[in-house]
Amino acid sequence: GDPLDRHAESGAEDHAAEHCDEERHHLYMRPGHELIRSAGGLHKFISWNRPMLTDSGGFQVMSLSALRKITPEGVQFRSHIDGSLHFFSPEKVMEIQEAIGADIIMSFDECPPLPSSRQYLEKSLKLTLNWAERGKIAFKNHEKQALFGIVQGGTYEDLRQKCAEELMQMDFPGYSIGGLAVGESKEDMFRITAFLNDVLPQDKPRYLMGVGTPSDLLNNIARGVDMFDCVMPTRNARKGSIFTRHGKMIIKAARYKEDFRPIDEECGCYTCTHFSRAYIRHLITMNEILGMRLTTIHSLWFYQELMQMARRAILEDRFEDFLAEYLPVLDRIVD
RNA sequence: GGAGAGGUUCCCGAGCGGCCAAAGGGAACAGACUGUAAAUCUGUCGUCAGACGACUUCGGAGGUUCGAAUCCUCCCCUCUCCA
Repeated sequence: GDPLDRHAESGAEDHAAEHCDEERHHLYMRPGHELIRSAGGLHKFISWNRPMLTDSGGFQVMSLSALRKITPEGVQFRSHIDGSLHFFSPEKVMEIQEAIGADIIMSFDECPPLPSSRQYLEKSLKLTLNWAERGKIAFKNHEKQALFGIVQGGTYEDLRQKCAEELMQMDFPGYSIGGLAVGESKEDMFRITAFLNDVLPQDKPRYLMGVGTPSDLLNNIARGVDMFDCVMPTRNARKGSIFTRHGKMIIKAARYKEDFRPIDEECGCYTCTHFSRAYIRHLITMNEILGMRLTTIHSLWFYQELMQMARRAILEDRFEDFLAEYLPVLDRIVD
């Protein structure tokens, strides 16, 4: 008869099945970082043998603020995917990032949105410094991974300085500049990176978190920043905003409907060497996933190339000229 | 042939005497997006005018009314059910 009935008839079988369910349940519930650990780390898991960086979750605590509660001990966080509760402490975050095994990992910090009151920023700074220290103590895998400390302090130079100096006391192999591009003006952002340029050590990388547009990158390189990461090239590409050396191209625009040229005639990326603006526009407006992939391929290629050009310009001691050539163009909308 | 429902601005669809150039979607058009919840958000969307406003629209033609997308008459067309 019905397998369910049979199942109910035998107590022993019932018990065995329950045990099996438990195991399966355990497998389903295993956190993602355990999966990556069993795969032998992130590089092996995704077959990518180049440097990778993971974030600590501090930014999600801010951007998904409706779903969390911050205490000195850590952050209680509700999954936006299944609603389950998770508790992230600085120690837990280190454990997870060690399991994942990226080359560069981040301290657990609080990233206050701007504008925030000075009082709040001061309080938040204490938390971030305390969490940085706790993470540093908990972190063990120094040979294989570099743990960066994150400088907070909003738009206040004295808070930034205090934070940077205390982190430098803890001696991290690199320093992240966090809490920018979260609502402040560009002038404030540039003021803070310029200020930290003189505070942070010359011989260690400075990583500006969450920035930004092509012109933001160049402007911040000019202020001593070495590394960036941002959703900008990929998220905007997915929504049809494509960065090029001539400015931003909004590929959904009607003017590209019958434009059979590539996005950029001179670009060597897969997208530009194979497909027309008209076809990409068609894919994007039809919401075809291929359109998103093609625009993303181009934008990533463009960002890489822009950074390559910036490095070369610095090495050849003509960065000022390079800035003068590209800055006026990059923020335009290509017609 | 009989019974019923309906035709609204590019499409779907609400409105059922004045507050209606007409809700709400969609499409279209112009943008946004900064340590990543792909499929989200904002604005425009009859014509002319910078704005007040003016003008033309709710299948067609008449009519009632101070006033009609809304009520009446006839006509045209669609759909459902029964023969």
